[in-house]
Amino acid sequence: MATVSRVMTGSQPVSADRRARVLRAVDDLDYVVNSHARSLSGTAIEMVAIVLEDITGPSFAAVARGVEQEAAARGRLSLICATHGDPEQELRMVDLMHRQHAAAVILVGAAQDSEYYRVRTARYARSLDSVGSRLVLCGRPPLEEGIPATVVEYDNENGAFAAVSHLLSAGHRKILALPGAEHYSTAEGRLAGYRRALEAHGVGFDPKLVIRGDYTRASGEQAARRLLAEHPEVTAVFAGSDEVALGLMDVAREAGTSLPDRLSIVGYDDVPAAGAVFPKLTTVHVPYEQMGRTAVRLALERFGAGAEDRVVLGTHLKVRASVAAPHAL
Amino acid sequence: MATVSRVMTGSQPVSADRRARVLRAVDDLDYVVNSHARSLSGTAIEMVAIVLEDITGPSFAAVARGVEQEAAARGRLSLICATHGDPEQELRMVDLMHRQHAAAVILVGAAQDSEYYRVRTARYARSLDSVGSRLVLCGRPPLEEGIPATVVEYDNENGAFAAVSHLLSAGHRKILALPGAEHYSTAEGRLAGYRRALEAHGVGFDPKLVIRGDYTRASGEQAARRLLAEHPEVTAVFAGSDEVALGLMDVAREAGTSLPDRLSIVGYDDVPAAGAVFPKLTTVHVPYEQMGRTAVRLALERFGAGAEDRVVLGTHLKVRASVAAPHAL
DNA sequence: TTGTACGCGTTATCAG
DNA sequence: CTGATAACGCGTACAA
Repeated sequence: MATVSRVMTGSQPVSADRRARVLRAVDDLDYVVNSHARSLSGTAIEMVAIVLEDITGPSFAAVARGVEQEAAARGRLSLICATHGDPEQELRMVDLMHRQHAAAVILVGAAQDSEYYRVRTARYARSLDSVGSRLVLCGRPPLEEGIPATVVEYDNENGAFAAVSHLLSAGHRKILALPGAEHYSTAEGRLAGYRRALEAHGVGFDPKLVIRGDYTRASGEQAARRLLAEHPEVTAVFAGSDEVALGLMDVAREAGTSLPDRLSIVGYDDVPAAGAVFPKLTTVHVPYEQMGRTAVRLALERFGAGAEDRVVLGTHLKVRASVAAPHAL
Repeated sequence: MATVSRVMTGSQPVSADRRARVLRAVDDLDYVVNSHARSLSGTAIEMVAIVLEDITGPSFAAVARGVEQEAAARGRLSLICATHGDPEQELRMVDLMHRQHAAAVILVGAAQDSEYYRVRTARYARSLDSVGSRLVLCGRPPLEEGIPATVVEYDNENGAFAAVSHLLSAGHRKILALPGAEHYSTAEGRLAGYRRALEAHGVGFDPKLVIRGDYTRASGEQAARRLLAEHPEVTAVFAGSDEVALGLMDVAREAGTSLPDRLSIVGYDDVPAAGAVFPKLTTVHVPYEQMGRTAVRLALERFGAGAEDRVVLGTHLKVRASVAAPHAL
């Protein structure tokens, strides 16, 4: 038995003769190592788990891809779990990963920052930590100092700043903002960038030009209808997500609005579809794939000397064709 | 120990008193069941593994989502592995799943049907079968009778037939076909549907109107350039994938072709982006998510009486706005 | 270089 | 209902 183990793992020298005999037996018997037994005995190829809302969301998929790549490069498997937006399900998943002794559990996607969120997430962090797993928050509100968790964020505010500055530089002054739902860290960051850009260009902030909603296409469609009905003065829109921008473009065009001449639009996320629509959507590029890779790297390398446990990745504007100078009214 | 096990699993009655004491200890000690040990001892919550080329492909993601949903509904975890198109990597992944004693290993995505493919895949099937795992082929060429594998396909040919018939009914006669690469089962099926539709409408088949390529956007762009340069007589295109259609639309529009007046287009797959472009793309809907769910269901229920091991799901045309009557030349 | 014996954490079995 | 004990399959000290 021990010799077989040594042949399979290559951990210790085995004579050529023995090795050959073992390999032949392995072949004859269709012998396969049992990963569970191996994990149990300590020499684990622990997996990396990623928990997200829905695999089909392009940004989630991009993060998942980064995670998968980096994990594979380090010889680990990736477990993907979808919560479909249910916090109960999230809890169950984290628990499941806990039992699996995952090396890292990566939580992806915006979350409402609340007392409840912080308490619940801190509990995840501590219980995972107690079995050697690392909790990674990807694009989520960070926890307080001292909680054993790694945070990978991106610069929501500066991305929004760049996007809105771009509109302002083109000459727009009445810019509708659709930053996303209240209390979400991403939405608040994007709104802050919007306000800061207005300020930097000496344009007053008008709360009436902020419409709340989520990041779905339906939300963009709804905003478009309000825009058409209530805000004839608006010449440009800063959308909190590409989905919102796409929904808005669709409804606006149906209503006969010519794009981008009559209405300029910038999105957020730079999903693949942004380059496929007409006009191609100018949007804020978020390095989702890199976030996934970074999450795995930080979680797995946290024993080195300068172990980082918080990273903020940069965002930048991807200029395409959905912004033009404002048309004289 | 035994009592703890009974409390945790609820497998046998335990007195209220004992149960309370166990639960308190569990809480005190942050005790978590070890899944690997549980698997080892026999009572396994075996996982379901899905092997695909790339998570960010919308159709792959849809299948993955179906798999994930159905697996979760049956209390099992999903393991996702990407091969990035490397057959070596695929082999490694299947092997890994084998070691994990996955309940099912689901291979997704088109593959070239060759002797090599059949031999390799049959080997997968048999070795997985020997440890009780089931190999499922999703949208891949089926193997011969007697190989222990489950096949979930969709009706490539009839989808193509419907799409091309739609173009013919609109009055088009010179229809360019971009069915996909040679020897791929999906591409051959789509091409067969194209030919059958022409025949049904009494239109001759012209091999010059078939351009080979893969299912990428770049391939669509390239085809568009050839179309513009070499085939002024063509009034409609049957694209083998939505990506191809999107690339084609993009280049055609850049060249000043008005869509759909001057050029009608139908795609294949019905990815989310198909509903977001302008004009909205008429395309063949493929039930990707349902394929994923079906794959899991068949793999896990194969012990019942009428155990199916081959299913062909239907496809249908999703009519949107990218087809118009041919413009007089 | 090879073989023996133990422990990893759980469940099933069997005796109480 | 409860507790002790034997698997499950592997890696690994330790002894040979």
